[in-house]
Amino acid sequence: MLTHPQDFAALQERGTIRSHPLLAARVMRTELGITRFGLATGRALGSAVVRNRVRRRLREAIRSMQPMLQPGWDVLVIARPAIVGADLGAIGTALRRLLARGGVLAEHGGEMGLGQG
RNA sequence: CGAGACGGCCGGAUGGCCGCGCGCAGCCGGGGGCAACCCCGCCUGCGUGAGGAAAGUCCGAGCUCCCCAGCGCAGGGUAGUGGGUAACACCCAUCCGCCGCGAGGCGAGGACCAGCGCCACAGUGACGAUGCCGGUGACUCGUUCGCCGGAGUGAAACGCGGCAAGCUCUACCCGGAGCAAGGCCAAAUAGGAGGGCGACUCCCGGUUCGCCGGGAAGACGUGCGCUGCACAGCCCUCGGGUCGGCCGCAUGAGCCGUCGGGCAACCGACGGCCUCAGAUGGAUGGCCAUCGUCGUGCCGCUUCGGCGGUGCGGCACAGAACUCGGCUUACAGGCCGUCUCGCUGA
RNA sequence: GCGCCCGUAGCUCAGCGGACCAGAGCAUGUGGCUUCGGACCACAGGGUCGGGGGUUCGAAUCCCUCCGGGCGCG
Repeated sequence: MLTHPQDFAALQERGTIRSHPLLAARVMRTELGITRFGLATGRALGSAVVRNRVRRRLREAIRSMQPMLQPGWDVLVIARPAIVGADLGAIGTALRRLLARGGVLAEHGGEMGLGQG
């Protein structure tokens, strides 16, 4: 998990934006050997209960696709209001599509990830 | 049986697999130390992990820092009376007023002969008004004055009324900020304070061993100026402080029981308990099974009140962030107790 | 964690205890004018004054409490 505000600021400035009706993501290549995630659940989503539920489902989705991740990425996952009613399956599908397009997932994105390093 | 009032309580249960925060224990790895040992990481096991409102942040406190000579003014708040409490705008009792057939409910309920202000419409007349009607008396006989009575209007009247959740007065209370408080450890860069150097070398003589006197060579980073000071520069030390980390940070006006005091709120004594989490981009989640419960479809039975089986869908309001005491608001469904009214039966 | 402001017609806003007080402009509708349209003129519809409770004879206005929206500070 991303913790420092500087990491979030760096993603805001230099991250590549991928979007989906349920989610948006900012993706950035790093020199670290691990892939880290940050979650953004704004107040527009709803009450604290709703925001916590969304965040837990996102964490569960990330956990389930842990083995397929490429190392060396920072990802900021931004929840959009339409995600509130979505179950874990729909969130997982959306997240997988975004990460594949960003090159973070091993299945699709291996070839374009190394070019810019 | 129906309708209702008040008080209290619960707010899904059990199990399986995967996962998360914290605590303890163990193993492994790394680092520090002479050592005892300490620190960090990983894994395993055990334990533990949201609420009655954790919410809104409307009051009151604890705690911490700042200011702290004392008092007053200003500003804010509270308001029958008595009690409870650490304190309160909370709670209890009671008086009064209003609402309800009742059980009960609601009430910021001090003072307008200290002052100022405001009283629409209606009404002859509305704030200290000559102006209405009737009766009666007086005389300088009038649109006069005095006395008695009066329906209607209106929240209020022929009366020096009403309103202070109008200004105000009275009594009492209130210093400011808030755990991002505050404390400790402590990079890089910049800046601050103090100290040292701020010329060096050589020769001779003296010495109380700190230096002093004379000479030579050479020439000051800058200014004055002449051999000292200031500044620049370099070095050392110190403290403040940012990133980051640690503490604060969970045993507390605590919970449960018995007895006693009190109408009660509550208080006291004794005994027992740690069951009440502790994150810091913020842990309690994902999938599933059975049961419970609510709604509904179908089938069967029925004494037409329902019962059994099966399928589907749902199970609220809501998420700790320094900690307590209250208030307010949200909430599927359910349980217990006391009481009131109505109908019926004995 | 603190502090402040706003909510009135579809929209932008007046109204600061009294029913000639619920209004103005824009917008909407109808009619007129015009060959038609625009502009203009006339008329009309439209509001639980964000919700609830209280004070008062009387509340959009005063007080309390919720709801929604916005802003600022650390």
